[in-house]
Amino acid sequence: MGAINFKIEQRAPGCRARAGVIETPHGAIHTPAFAPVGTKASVKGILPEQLVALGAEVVLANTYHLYLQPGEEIVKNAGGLAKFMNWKGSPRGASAEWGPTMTDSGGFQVFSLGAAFNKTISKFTRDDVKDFVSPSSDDGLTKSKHGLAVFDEEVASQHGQLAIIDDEGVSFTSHLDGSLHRFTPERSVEIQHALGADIFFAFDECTSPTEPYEYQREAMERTHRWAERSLKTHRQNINANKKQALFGIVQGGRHEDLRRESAREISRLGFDGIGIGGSFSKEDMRGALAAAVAELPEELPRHFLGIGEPGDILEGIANGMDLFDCVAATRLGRHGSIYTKHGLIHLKNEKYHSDFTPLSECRDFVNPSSDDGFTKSITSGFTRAYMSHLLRSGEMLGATIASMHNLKFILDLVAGAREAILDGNFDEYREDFVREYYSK
RNA sequence: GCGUCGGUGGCAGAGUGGUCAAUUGCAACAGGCUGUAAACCUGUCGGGCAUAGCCCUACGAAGGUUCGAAUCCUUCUCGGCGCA
Repeated sequence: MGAINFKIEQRAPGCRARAGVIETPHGAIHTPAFAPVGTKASVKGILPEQLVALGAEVVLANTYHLYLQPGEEIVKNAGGLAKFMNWKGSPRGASAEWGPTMTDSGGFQVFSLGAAFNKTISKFTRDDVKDFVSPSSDDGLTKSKHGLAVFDEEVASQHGQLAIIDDEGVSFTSHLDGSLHRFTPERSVEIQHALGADIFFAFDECTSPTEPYEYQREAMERTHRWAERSLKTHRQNINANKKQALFGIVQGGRHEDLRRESAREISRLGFDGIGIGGSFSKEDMRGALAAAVAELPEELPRHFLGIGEPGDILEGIANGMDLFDCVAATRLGRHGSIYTKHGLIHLKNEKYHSDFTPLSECRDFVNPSSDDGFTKSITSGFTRAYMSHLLRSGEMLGATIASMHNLKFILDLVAGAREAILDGNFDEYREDFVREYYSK
Protein backbone atom coordinates (compact mmCIF):
# COMPACT_ATOMS: atom_id res chain seq x y z
CA MET A 1 0.00 0.00 0.00
CA GLY A 2 1.54 3.25 -1.17
CA ALA A 3 1.17 6.76 0.11
CA ILE A 4 -1.76 7.50 -2.16
CA ASN A 5 -4.80 5.59 -3.28
CA PHE A 6 -6.33 6.09 -6.70
CA LYS A 7 -9.89 5.04 -7.46
CA ILE A 8 -11.47 5.29 -10.89
CA GLU A 9 -15.13 6.18 -10.58
CA GLN A 10 -16.24 6.35 -14.16
CA ARG A 11 -14.89 5.82 -17.66
CA ALA A 12 -16.08 7.65 -20.72
CA PRO A 13 -17.42 5.53 -23.54
CA GLY A 14 -15.54 5.86 -26.82
CA CYS A 15 -12.30 7.27 -25.44
CA ARG A 16 -9.83 6.74 -22.62
CA ALA A 17 -11.14 9.52 -20.39
CA ARG A 18 -11.81 8.61 -16.81
CA ALA A 19 -12.92 10.32 -13.61
CA GLY A 20 -11.55 9.30 -10.26
CA VAL A 21 -10.21 10.32 -6.89
CA ILE A 22 -6.67 10.33 -5.59
CA GLU A 23 -6.54 10.08 -1.81
CA THR A 24 -3.37 11.65 -0.50
CA PRO A 25 -2.23 11.98 3.12
CA HIS A 26 -3.31 15.61 2.90
CA GLY A 27 -6.67 15.18 1.23
CA ALA A 28 -8.42 14.11 -1.92
CA ILE A 29 -7.81 15.20 -5.50
CA HIS A 30 -10.78 14.70 -7.79
CA THR A 31 -9.59 13.80 -11.26
CA PRO A 32 -9.20 14.92 -13.91
CA ALA A 33 -7.57 17.72 -11.96
CA PHE A 34 -5.48 20.74 -12.73
CA ALA A 35 -2.66 21.75 -10.39
CA PRO A 36 -1.81 25.45 -10.42
CA VAL A 37 1.96 25.91 -10.53
CA GLY A 38 3.64 27.52 -7.55
CA THR A 39 7.24 27.06 -8.58
CA LYS A 40 8.81 28.79 -5.63
CA ALA A 41 6.10 27.79 -3.16
CA SER A 42 3.94 30.59 -4.46
CA VAL A 43 1.33 30.70 -7.17
CA LYS A 44 2.35 34.11 -8.41
CA GLY A 45 0.05 36.82 -7.16
CA ILE A 46 -2.53 34.56 -5.58
CA LEU A 47 -3.29 33.68 -1.96
CA PRO A 48 -3.84 30.04 -0.97
CA GLU A 49 -7.41 30.82 0.13
CA GLN A 50 -8.08 32.28 -3.27
CA LEU A 51 -6.80 29.10 -4.93
CA VAL A 52 -9.27 27.15 -2.85
CA ALA A 53 -12.08 29.48 -3.86
CA LEU A 54 -11.13 29.02 -7.50
CA GLY A 55 -11.45 25.26 -7.08
CA ALA A 56 -7.83 24.12 -6.86
CA GLU A 57 -7.20 20.96 -4.85
CA VAL A 58 -3.46 20.62 -5.29
CA VAL A 59 -0.50 22.86 -6.14
CA LEU A 60 2.81 21.95 -7.75
CA ALA A 61 6.16 23.43 -6.73
CA ASN A 62 9.66 22.96 -8.10
CA THR A 63 12.64 21.12 -6.64
CA TYR A 64 15.30 23.05 -8.53
CA HIS A 65 13.99 26.44 -7.41
CA LEU A 66 13.33 25.54 -3.78
CA TYR A 67 16.68 23.78 -3.50
CA LEU A 68 18.46 26.95 -4.62
CA GLN A 69 16.23 29.23 -2.59
CA PRO A 70 15.52 29.04 0.30
CA GLY A 71 17.02 25.54 0.43
CA GLU A 72 15.11 22.33 1.12
CA GLU A 73 16.10 22.28 4.79
CA ILE A 74 14.16 25.47 5.42
CA VAL A 75 11.05 23.98 3.86
CA LYS A 76 11.54 20.77 5.83
CA ASN A 77 12.00 22.65 9.10
CA ALA A 78 8.94 24.73 8.33
CA GLY A 79 6.95 21.52 8.40
CA GLY A 80 6.90 20.70 4.73
CA LEU A 81 5.87 22.48 1.57
CA ALA A 82 2.14 22.80 2.32
CA LYS A 83 2.64 24.23 5.77
CA PHE A 84 5.51 26.43 4.63
CA MET A 85 3.26 28.14 2.07
CA ASN A 86 0.14 28.00 4.23
CA TRP A 87 -1.68 25.84 1.72
CA LYS A 88 -4.67 24.32 3.48
CA GLY A 89 -6.29 22.75 0.46
CA SER A 90 -9.90 22.46 -0.45
CA PRO A 91 -12.46 21.79 2.29
CA ARG A 92 -14.05 19.36 -0.17
CA GLY A 93 -11.20 16.93 0.12
CA ALA A 94 -9.53 18.00 3.31
CA SER A 95 -8.38 15.25 5.60
CA ALA A 96 -5.56 17.07 7.31
CA GLU A 97 -4.54 20.50 8.45
CA TRP A 98 -2.54 21.12 5.28
CA GLY A 99 -3.46 20.50 1.67
CA PRO A 100 -2.15 18.23 -1.09
CA THR A 101 1.02 19.27 -2.89
CA MET A 102 3.31 18.01 -5.62
CA THR A 103 6.90 18.77 -6.56
CA ASP A 104 8.54 18.49 -9.93
CA SER A 105 12.01 16.95 -9.91
CA GLY A 106 14.02 19.71 -11.53
CA GLY A 107 14.61 17.66 -14.67
CA PHE A 108 12.78 20.17 -16.78
CA GLN A 109 15.01 23.00 -15.53
CA VAL A 110 18.08 21.10 -16.62
CA PHE A 111 16.55 21.16 -20.07
CA SER A 112 15.20 24.69 -20.13
CA LEU A 113 18.22 26.29 -18.45
CA GLY A 114 20.87 24.05 -19.87
CA ALA A 115 20.45 22.32 -23.18
CA ALA A 116 17.81 24.76 -24.35
CA PHE A 117 19.31 27.82 -22.75
CA ASN A 118 19.28 30.80 -25.08
CA LYS A 119 17.76 28.66 -27.78
CA THR A 120 14.31 29.18 -29.12
CA ILE A 121 13.16 26.00 -27.46
CA SER A 122 10.61 25.69 -24.72
CA LYS A 123 8.01 23.23 -23.58
CA PHE A 124 6.44 23.58 -26.98
CA THR A 125 8.32 24.17 -30.15
CA ARG A 126 7.44 25.31 -33.59
CA ASP A 127 8.56 23.02 -36.35
CA ASP A 128 10.55 25.71 -38.09
CA VAL A 129 13.10 25.87 -35.30
CA LYS A 130 16.36 24.59 -36.68
CA ASP A 131 19.07 26.34 -34.75
CA PHE A 132 19.13 24.03 -31.81
CA VAL A 133 22.49 22.76 -30.72
CA SER A 134 22.46 19.51 -28.81
CA PRO A 135 24.02 19.40 -25.36
CA SER A 136 26.66 17.01 -26.51
CA SER A 137 27.78 19.25 -29.34
CA ASP A 138 27.54 22.58 -27.59
CA ASP A 139 30.56 24.75 -28.19
CA GLY A 140 33.28 24.52 -25.61
CA LEU A 141 32.24 21.15 -24.29
CA THR A 142 34.56 18.25 -24.38
CA LYS A 143 33.56 14.65 -24.69
CA SER A 144 34.49 11.80 -22.42
CA LYS A 145 35.50 8.43 -23.76
CA HIS A 146 31.90 7.35 -23.42
CA GLY A 147 30.86 10.13 -25.76
CA LEU A 148 29.18 12.09 -23.01
CA ALA A 149 29.80 15.74 -22.43
CA VAL A 150 32.04 16.59 -19.54
CA PHE A 151 31.41 19.62 -17.42
CA ASP A 152 33.93 22.35 -17.89
CA GLU A 153 33.80 25.04 -15.24
CA GLU A 154 35.65 27.52 -17.38
CA VAL A 155 33.16 27.11 -20.14
CA ALA A 156 30.33 27.34 -17.67
CA SER A 157 31.50 30.65 -16.36
CA GLN A 158 31.84 31.97 -19.88
CA HIS A 159 28.33 30.93 -20.75
CA GLY A 160 26.89 32.17 -17.52
CA GLN A 161 24.53 29.24 -17.65
CA LEU A 162 25.12 25.63 -18.33
CA ALA A 163 23.84 22.22 -17.48
CA ILE A 164 25.84 19.20 -18.48
CA ILE A 165 24.32 15.77 -18.44
CA ASP A 166 26.27 12.61 -17.78
CA ASP A 167 25.11 9.14 -16.84
CA GLU A 168 25.41 9.80 -13.13
CA GLY A 169 23.47 13.05 -13.09
CA VAL A 170 23.60 16.68 -14.06
CA SER A 171 26.02 19.46 -13.18
CA PHE A 172 24.57 22.90 -13.56
CA THR A 173 25.08 26.49 -12.61
CA SER A 174 22.53 28.38 -10.59
CA HIS A 175 20.58 30.98 -12.51
CA LEU A 176 20.66 33.08 -9.34
CA ASP A 177 24.39 33.42 -8.70
CA GLY A 178 26.22 31.20 -11.18
CA SER A 179 27.37 28.78 -8.49
CA LEU A 180 28.01 25.19 -9.46
CA HIS A 181 25.63 22.43 -8.33
CA ARG A 182 24.92 18.82 -9.07
CA PHE A 183 21.71 16.82 -9.18
CA THR A 184 21.56 13.08 -9.36
CA PRO A 185 18.39 11.01 -9.19
CA GLU A 186 19.28 10.17 -5.59
CA ARG A 187 19.82 13.80 -4.68
CA SER A 188 16.57 14.91 -6.32
CA VAL A 189 14.63 12.32 -4.34
CA GLU A 190 16.41 13.33 -1.17
CA ILE A 191 15.52 16.99 -1.72
CA GLN A 192 11.95 16.12 -2.53
CA HIS A 193 11.71 14.04 0.64
CA ALA A 194 12.72 17.15 2.53
CA LEU A 195 10.17 19.25 0.68
CA GLY A 196 7.59 16.68 1.67
CA ALA A 197 5.02 16.90 -1.14
CA ASP A 198 2.39 14.16 -1.36
CA ILE A 199 3.34 13.41 -4.92
CA PHE A 200 6.78 13.94 -6.42
CA PHE A 201 8.53 13.07 -9.62
CA ALA A 202 11.61 11.08 -10.55
CA PHE A 203 14.51 13.03 -11.99
CA ASP A 204 14.34 12.76 -15.77
CA GLU A 205 16.02 14.16 -18.85
CA CYS A 206 13.73 16.22 -21.01
CA THR A 207 15.05 16.36 -24.55
CA SER A 208 14.45 18.81 -27.33
CA PRO A 209 12.26 17.55 -30.17
CA THR A 210 15.01 18.61 -32.56
CA GLU A 211 17.42 16.04 -31.20
CA PRO A 212 17.99 13.09 -33.50
CA TYR A 213 16.40 9.72 -32.84
CA GLU A 214 19.62 8.23 -31.49
CA TYR A 215 19.93 10.92 -28.87
CA GLN A 216 16.27 10.56 -27.93
CA ARG A 217 16.86 6.88 -27.30
CA GLU A 218 20.03 7.51 -25.34
CA ALA A 219 18.29 10.11 -23.13
CA MET A 220 15.25 7.91 -22.67
CA GLU A 221 17.34 4.97 -21.55
CA ARG A 222 19.22 7.24 -19.18
CA THR A 223 15.89 8.46 -17.81
CA HIS A 224 14.90 4.83 -17.24
CA ARG A 225 18.08 4.09 -15.32
CA TRP A 226 17.54 7.24 -13.31
CA ALA A 227 13.96 6.14 -12.63
CA GLU A 228 15.18 2.91 -11.10
CA ARG A 229 17.70 4.72 -8.96
CA SER A 230 15.02 7.21 -7.84
CA LEU A 231 12.73 4.38 -6.78
CA LYS A 232 15.51 2.59 -4.95
CA THR A 233 16.38 5.72 -2.99
CA HIS A 234 12.74 6.33 -2.22
CA ARG A 235 12.14 2.80 -0.99
CA GLN A 236 15.09 2.99 1.33
CA ASN A 237 13.43 5.82 3.20
CA ILE A 238 10.66 3.98 5.06
CA ASN A 239 9.26 7.14 6.56
CA ALA A 240 8.97 9.07 3.30
CA ASN A 241 7.77 5.97 1.54
CA LYS A 242 4.64 5.92 3.69
CA LYS A 243 3.82 9.58 3.21
CA GLN A 244 4.92 10.43 -0.29
CA ALA A 245 4.10 8.96 -3.68
CA LEU A 246 6.72 8.81 -6.43
CA PHE A 247 5.76 9.16 -10.08
CA GLY A 248 8.03 7.97 -12.87
CA ILE A 249 8.30 9.99 -16.07
CA VAL A 250 7.84 8.67 -19.58
CA GLN A 251 10.09 10.24 -22.22
CA GLY A 252 10.94 9.26 -25.78
CA GLY A 253 10.54 12.51 -27.69
CA ARG A 254 8.17 12.46 -30.61
CA HIS A 255 8.86 8.87 -31.55
CA GLU A 256 5.95 6.55 -30.96
CA ASP A 257 8.09 3.44 -30.63
CA LEU A 258 10.25 5.13 -27.99
CA ARG A 259 7.17 6.44 -26.20
CA ARG A 260 5.70 2.95 -26.06
CA GLU A 261 8.96 1.47 -24.88
CA SER A 262 9.36 4.16 -22.24
CA ALA A 263 5.79 3.74 -21.01
CA ARG A 264 6.26 -0.02 -20.67
CA GLU A 265 9.55 0.37 -18.83
CA ILE A 266 8.37 3.07 -16.45
CA SER A 267 5.19 1.11 -15.75
CA ARG A 268 7.15 -2.03 -15.01
CA LEU A 269 9.27 -0.39 -12.32
CA GLY A 270 6.46 -0.02 -9.81
CA PHE A 271 5.89 3.70 -9.41
CA ASP A 272 2.85 5.10 -7.62
CA GLY A 273 1.89 6.99 -10.74
CA ILE A 274 3.10 8.00 -14.16
CA GLY A 275 4.10 11.35 -15.58
CA ILE A 276 4.24 12.02 -19.28
CA GLY A 277 7.08 14.43 -19.93
CA GLY A 278 8.76 15.95 -22.91
CA SER A 279 9.00 18.96 -25.11
CA PHE A 280 6.79 18.69 -28.14
CA SER A 281 6.00 20.38 -31.34
CA LYS A 282 2.26 20.91 -31.48
CA GLU A 283 1.79 18.27 -34.13
CA ASP A 284 3.71 15.57 -32.28
CA MET A 285 1.98 15.77 -28.94
CA ARG A 286 -1.08 13.74 -29.82
CA GLY A 287 0.79 10.79 -31.30
CA ALA A 288 3.39 10.65 -28.55
CA LEU A 289 0.71 10.82 -25.90
CA ALA A 290 -1.52 8.17 -27.41
CA ALA A 291 1.42 5.82 -27.93
CA ALA A 292 2.51 6.15 -24.31
CA VAL A 293 -0.95 5.83 -22.81
CA ALA A 294 -1.65 2.65 -24.72
CA GLU A 295 1.10 0.97 -22.69
CA LEU A 296 0.14 2.30 -19.27
CA PRO A 297 -1.67 0.27 -16.62
CA GLU A 298 -5.20 1.50 -15.97
CA GLU A 299 -4.91 1.61 -12.22
CA LEU A 300 -2.14 4.18 -11.90
CA PRO A 301 -2.83 7.92 -11.94
CA ARG A 302 -1.27 9.73 -14.89
CA HIS A 303 0.06 13.25 -14.92
CA PHE A 304 0.55 15.21 -18.13
CA LEU A 305 3.49 17.39 -17.17
CA GLY A 306 3.32 21.03 -18.12
CA ILE A 307 0.04 20.86 -19.98
CA GLY A 308 -1.53 23.14 -20.75
CA GLU A 309 -3.72 25.03 -23.01
CA PRO A 310 -7.46 24.34 -22.93
CA GLY A 311 -7.49 22.19 -26.07
CA ASP A 312 -4.41 20.26 -24.99
CA ILE A 313 -5.91 19.52 -21.60
CA LEU A 314 -9.07 18.12 -23.19
CA GLU A 315 -6.90 16.10 -25.56
CA GLY A 316 -5.04 14.77 -22.55
CA ILE A 317 -8.24 13.90 -20.71
CA ALA A 318 -9.58 12.11 -23.77
CA ASN A 319 -6.35 10.12 -23.79
CA GLY A 320 -6.79 9.06 -20.21
CA MET A 321 -4.69 11.62 -18.37
CA ASP A 322 -5.75 12.41 -14.82
CA LEU A 323 -3.54 15.27 -13.69
CA PHE A 324 -2.26 18.44 -15.31
CA ASP A 325 -0.14 21.38 -14.34
CA CYS A 326 0.78 24.44 -16.32
CA VAL A 327 2.18 27.92 -15.86
CA ALA A 328 0.22 29.29 -18.81
CA ALA A 329 -2.87 30.38 -16.87
CA THR A 330 -0.93 32.54 -14.44
CA ARG A 331 1.77 33.67 -16.84
CA LEU A 332 -0.65 34.66 -19.57
CA GLY A 333 -2.81 36.46 -17.05
CA ARG A 334 0.13 38.30 -15.57
CA HIS A 335 1.19 39.30 -19.08
CA GLY A 336 -2.27 40.61 -19.92
CA SER A 337 -4.01 37.80 -21.79
CA ILE A 338 -7.10 35.96 -20.69
CA TYR A 339 -8.96 32.89 -21.83
CA THR A 340 -12.45 33.38 -23.17
CA LYS A 341 -14.90 30.87 -24.54
CA HIS A 342 -13.91 32.16 -27.99
CA GLY A 343 -10.18 31.91 -27.43
CA LEU A 344 -7.39 33.97 -25.94
CA ILE A 345 -7.67 37.75 -25.93
CA HIS A 346 -5.07 40.41 -25.15
CA LEU A 347 -6.63 42.77 -22.66
CA LYS A 348 -4.05 45.46 -23.39
CA ASN A 349 -5.24 45.76 -26.97
CA GLU A 350 -6.77 49.08 -27.86
CA LYS A 351 -10.21 47.63 -28.43
CA TYR A 352 -10.63 46.72 -24.75
CA HIS A 353 -9.71 50.17 -23.53
CA SER A 354 -13.37 51.10 -23.19
CA ASP A 355 -15.00 47.70 -23.35
CA PHE A 356 -17.28 47.45 -20.34
CA THR A 357 -18.14 43.79 -20.82
CA PRO A 358 -17.67 41.94 -17.54
CA LEU A 359 -15.09 39.17 -17.42
CA SER A 360 -17.80 36.66 -16.62
CA GLU A 361 -18.84 36.76 -20.28
CA CYS A 362 -15.56 35.02 -20.96
CA ARG A 363 -16.32 31.81 -19.16
CA ASP A 364 -20.01 31.29 -18.76
CA PHE A 365 -19.83 28.09 -20.78
CA VAL A 366 -19.03 25.77 -17.90
CA ASN A 367 -20.20 25.35 -14.40
CA PRO A 368 -21.63 28.79 -13.73
CA SER A 369 -23.34 27.09 -10.81
CA SER A 370 -19.94 26.49 -9.24
CA ASP A 371 -19.49 30.20 -8.68
CA ASP A 372 -19.64 31.24 -5.08
CA GLY A 373 -19.78 34.85 -3.98
CA PHE A 374 -16.05 35.25 -4.15
CA THR A 375 -15.72 33.97 -7.68
CA LYS A 376 -18.72 35.96 -8.82
CA SER A 377 -17.12 39.11 -7.57
CA ILE A 378 -13.97 38.36 -9.52
CA THR A 379 -15.60 37.51 -12.78
CA SER A 380 -18.71 39.67 -12.77
CA GLY A 381 -17.45 42.69 -10.89
CA PHE A 382 -14.57 43.57 -13.18
CA THR A 383 -14.85 44.78 -16.74
CA ARG A 384 -12.38 44.46 -19.60
CA ALA A 385 -11.96 48.22 -19.57
CA TYR A 386 -10.98 48.17 -15.90
CA MET A 387 -8.60 45.27 -16.50
CA SER A 388 -7.14 47.12 -19.46
CA HIS A 389 -6.49 50.08 -17.21
CA LEU A 390 -4.91 48.01 -14.42
CA LEU A 391 -2.68 46.07 -16.80
CA ARG A 392 -1.62 49.14 -18.77
CA SER A 393 -0.80 51.08 -15.65
CA GLY A 394 1.12 48.20 -14.14
CA GLU A 395 -1.07 47.75 -11.10
CA MET A 396 -0.37 44.43 -9.34
CA LEU A 397 -4.07 43.83 -8.98
CA GLY A 398 -4.41 43.51 -12.75
CA ALA A 399 -1.99 40.58 -12.84
CA THR A 400 -3.71 39.00 -9.88
CA ILE A 401 -7.25 39.27 -11.24
CA ALA A 402 -6.23 38.08 -14.71
CA SER A 403 -4.35 35.14 -13.17
CA MET A 404 -7.34 34.23 -11.04
CA HIS A 405 -9.64 34.52 -14.01
CA ASN A 406 -7.46 32.21 -16.09
CA LEU A 407 -7.06 29.70 -13.29
CA LYS A 408 -10.81 29.70 -12.78
CA PHE A 409 -11.26 29.18 -16.50
CA ILE A 410 -8.95 26.16 -16.58
CA LEU A 411 -10.13 24.71 -13.27
CA ASP A 412 -13.73 25.03 -14.45
CA LEU A 413 -12.87 23.48 -17.77
CA VAL A 414 -11.35 20.46 -16.03
CA ALA A 415 -14.10 20.25 -13.40
CA GLY A 416 -16.65 20.43 -16.21
CA ALA A 417 -14.84 17.61 -18.00
CA ARG A 418 -14.99 15.53 -14.83
CA GLU A 419 -18.70 16.13 -14.50
CA ALA A 420 -19.20 15.29 -18.15
CA ILE A 421 -17.34 12.01 -17.74
CA LEU A 422 -19.47 11.15 -14.72
CA ASP A 423 -22.58 12.09 -16.72
CA GLY A 424 -21.45 10.12 -19.74
CA ASN A 425 -21.23 13.01 -22.19
CA PHE A 426 -17.57 13.91 -22.26
CA ASP A 427 -17.23 13.72 -26.05
CA GLU A 428 -20.01 16.23 -26.51
CA TYR A 429 -18.59 18.48 -23.82
CA ARG A 430 -15.20 18.47 -25.46
CA GLU A 431 -16.53 19.04 -28.98
CA ASP A 432 -18.71 21.93 -27.84
CA PHE A 433 -15.85 23.62 -26.12
CA VAL A 434 -13.31 23.13 -28.90
CA ARG A 435 -15.75 24.31 -31.56
CA GLU A 436 -16.27 27.62 -29.80
CA TYR A 437 -12.78 28.11 -28.48
CA TYR A 438 -11.01 27.51 -31.76
CA SER A 439 -13.70 28.96 -34.02
CA LYS A 440 -11.65 31.96 -35.09
C1' G B 1 14.81 96.70 -20.55
C1' C B 2 19.81 94.37 -20.27
C1' G B 3 22.39 89.79 -19.81
C1' U B 4 22.40 84.60 -20.16
C1' C B 5 20.88 79.64 -21.28
C1' G B 6 17.62 77.11 -24.14
C1' G B 7 13.35 75.64 -27.88
C1' U B 8 14.63 68.19 -31.41
C1' G B 9 9.50 63.29 -33.45
C1' G B 10 3.07 61.91 -28.16
C1' C B 11 6.46 62.88 -23.54
C1' A B 12 11.46 63.02 -21.46
C1' G B 13 15.97 63.66 -23.51
C1' A B 14 20.76 62.60 -26.93
C1' G B 15 22.93 64.66 -31.12
C1' U B 16 26.68 70.49 -32.45
C1' G B 17 28.76 70.73 -40.56
C1' G B 18 28.15 65.01 -44.25
C1' U B 19 28.04 57.99 -41.62
C1' C B 20 20.62 61.85 -39.35
C1' A B 21 14.28 60.43 -40.86
C1' A B 22 17.68 61.65 -36.25
C1' U B 23 20.81 57.45 -29.98
C1' U B 24 18.04 56.05 -25.69
C1' G B 25 13.96 55.60 -22.21
C1' C B 26 8.73 55.99 -21.62
C1' A B 27 4.07 55.98 -23.94
C1' A B 28 1.47 53.97 -28.12
C1' C B 29 0.36 49.79 -31.61
C1' A B 30 0.78 44.57 -32.41
C1' G B 31 2.82 39.62 -31.53
C1' G B 32 4.73 35.70 -28.36
C1' C B 33 4.31 32.79 -23.77
C1' U B 34 2.29 24.96 -22.21
C1' G B 35 6.75 20.21 -15.67
C1' U B 36 8.06 29.58 -14.61
C1' A B 37 15.76 32.70 -14.96
C1' A B 38 9.05 35.42 -17.35
C1' A B 39 4.72 41.83 -13.40
C1' C B 40 8.73 39.02 -19.15
C1' C B 41 10.43 38.91 -24.28
C1' U B 42 10.05 40.41 -29.60
C1' G B 43 8.57 43.60 -33.59
C1' U B 44 6.61 48.41 -35.36
C1' C B 45 6.65 53.36 -34.16
C1' G B 46 6.98 61.17 -39.74
C1' G B 47 4.38 60.28 -44.73
C1' G B 48 4.29 57.74 -49.52
C1' C B 49 5.84 53.95 -52.95
C1' A B 50 7.33 49.35 -57.50
C1' U B 51 9.71 48.68 -49.34
C1' A B 52 17.56 44.78 -48.67
C1' G B 53 15.75 50.48 -51.99
C1' C B 54 13.70 55.20 -53.54
C1' C B 55 10.95 59.87 -53.04
C1' C B 56 8.69 63.73 -50.05
C1' U B 57 8.18 66.66 -45.47
C1' A B 58 10.90 67.42 -40.98
C1' C B 59 14.87 69.22 -35.31
C1' G B 60 10.45 77.10 -32.86
C1' A B 61 9.92 80.83 -37.61
C1' A B 62 12.14 83.38 -41.65
C1' G B 63 16.44 84.46 -44.19
C1' G B 64 21.73 83.49 -45.03
C1' U B 65 26.80 80.85 -45.34
C1' U B 66 28.19 76.07 -47.58
C1' C B 67 28.90 71.15 -52.57
C1' G B 68 26.15 69.83 -47.98
C1' A B 69 22.82 72.53 -41.95
C1' A B 70 19.10 69.66 -36.41
C1' U B 71 24.23 71.32 -36.11
C1' C B 72 27.43 77.84 -38.26
C1' C B 73 25.53 83.33 -38.92
C1' U B 74 21.39 87.18 -38.72
C1' U B 75 16.61 88.68 -37.35
C1' C B 76 12.09 87.37 -35.19
C1' U B 77 9.44 84.46 -31.68
C1' C B 78 8.56 81.60 -27.24
C1' G B 79 10.43 79.80 -22.41
C1' G B 80 13.88 79.30 -17.87
C1' C B 81 17.27 81.96 -14.89
C1' G B 82 20.03 86.48 -13.20
C1' C B 83 20.30 91.86 -12.81
C1' A B 84 17.50 96.27 -12.91
